[in-house]
Amino acid sequence: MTPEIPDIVIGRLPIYLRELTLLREEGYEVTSSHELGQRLGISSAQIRKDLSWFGPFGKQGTGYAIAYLQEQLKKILHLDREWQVALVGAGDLGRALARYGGFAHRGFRITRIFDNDPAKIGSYVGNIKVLSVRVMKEEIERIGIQVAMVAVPAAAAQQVTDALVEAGVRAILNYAPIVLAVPEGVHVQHIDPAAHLQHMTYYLG
Amino acid sequence: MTPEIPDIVIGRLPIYLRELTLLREEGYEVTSSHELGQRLGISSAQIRKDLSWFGPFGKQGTGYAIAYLQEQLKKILHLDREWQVALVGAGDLGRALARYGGFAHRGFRITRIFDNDPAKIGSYVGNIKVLSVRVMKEEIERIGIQVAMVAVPAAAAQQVTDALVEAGVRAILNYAPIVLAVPEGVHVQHIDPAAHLQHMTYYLG
DNA sequence: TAGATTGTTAATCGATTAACAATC
DNA sequence: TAGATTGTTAATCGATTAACAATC
Repeated sequence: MTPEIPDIVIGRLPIYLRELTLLREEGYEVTSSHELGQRLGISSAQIRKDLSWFGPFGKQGTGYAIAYLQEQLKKILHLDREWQVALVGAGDLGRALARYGGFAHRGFRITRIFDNDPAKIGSYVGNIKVLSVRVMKEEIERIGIQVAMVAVPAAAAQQVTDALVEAGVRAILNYAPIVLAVPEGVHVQHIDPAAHLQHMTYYLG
Repeated sequence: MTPEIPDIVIGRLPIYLRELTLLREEGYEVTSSHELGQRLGISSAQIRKDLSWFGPFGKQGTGYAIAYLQEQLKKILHLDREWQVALVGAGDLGRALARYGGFAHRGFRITRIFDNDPAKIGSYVGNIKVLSVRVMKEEIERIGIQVAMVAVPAAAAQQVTDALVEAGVRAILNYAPIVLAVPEGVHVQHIDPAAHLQHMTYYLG
């Protein structure tokens, strides 16, 4: 049996990957756990320990070949393919997410947008037509979409989630300010900007 | 000297607060660490331990008076006042953040928006006029704004951050996909949706 | 009173760091 | 070779959980 890799370790891999991409854009070809740690504000020991869960990727004396480590991390995170993403909610937030350019380079493409507002259904966000949530299950099943983003009001979020799970979605990025209940095997990450702000105001007089 | 309260504990307080607000909206007046834990997917022991850093808020046998605990958590997080927030970047994301209704109830109000694009400067997002970053320092200093959100491209984010810090900002919510360097005493929280998605795809076949 | 739940202590569990042999 | 840096082990540190006396 594979050793159980801590979830907190998995959560840092995308951060490492992001910084490696940046380093490469800056023209570097090799880096070290020390350099990476400096840039990320993480100890070099932690980086080496995290990576060692997955294999030896570096070379004593020289460090890590950036392109190679990048490629390996992408494989580990299953980013050696593009994930289609369903977006539910075509309000301000949903539309901003749909237009956001930051997903494409990082393995994700929003290909379907759903809403329940007749005024929005049929409209376009970029070149994607907003579809009715009534056809959501059918569409998601047909295409085999496994990743979704929920950008609907809190009151609708659980219901939408249930429908997504029903349709076969296994990873949900939740922007609604409530904790979603999902069955075993379905993953949820929560983005709550106000909570982050509140975390910081603790430290302000 | 006050005992050093772990940052990870502080980070959970906004989550507790959010759930308490929800419970109250649902008509409850009293809750327990068990009920709260159930709803949040956190152990009741952890909730009691976290709260005990700040004082006894409950009553044996009955639990917590929601309104009271809410009020106390707000005080602890310095949410017994409204924080003005400066937003830098009036692109799709910035505009969505400015229009987002979720900040108002939770202690924050975006009152200034800055951009460096002449095409955007002078335009309105809701009823807020987009100002030039050239007047940013002056404006932020004058009003005494301490909290900011950065929604500019990665390439500009560090420069913008330096200017914000220079102007006296002490808490920054960063939407750019880079790690920001800030001096001691300035707080940064990072929102990186792609990283969250990548975290989850690890678990998808 | 009997039942329920807190606040807190001690035990456990897990994550981070320090240190260093191996080796490029 | 000498210097640098990895991968890994053991030590440390910190966070979570279990348990229960206190008490509403």
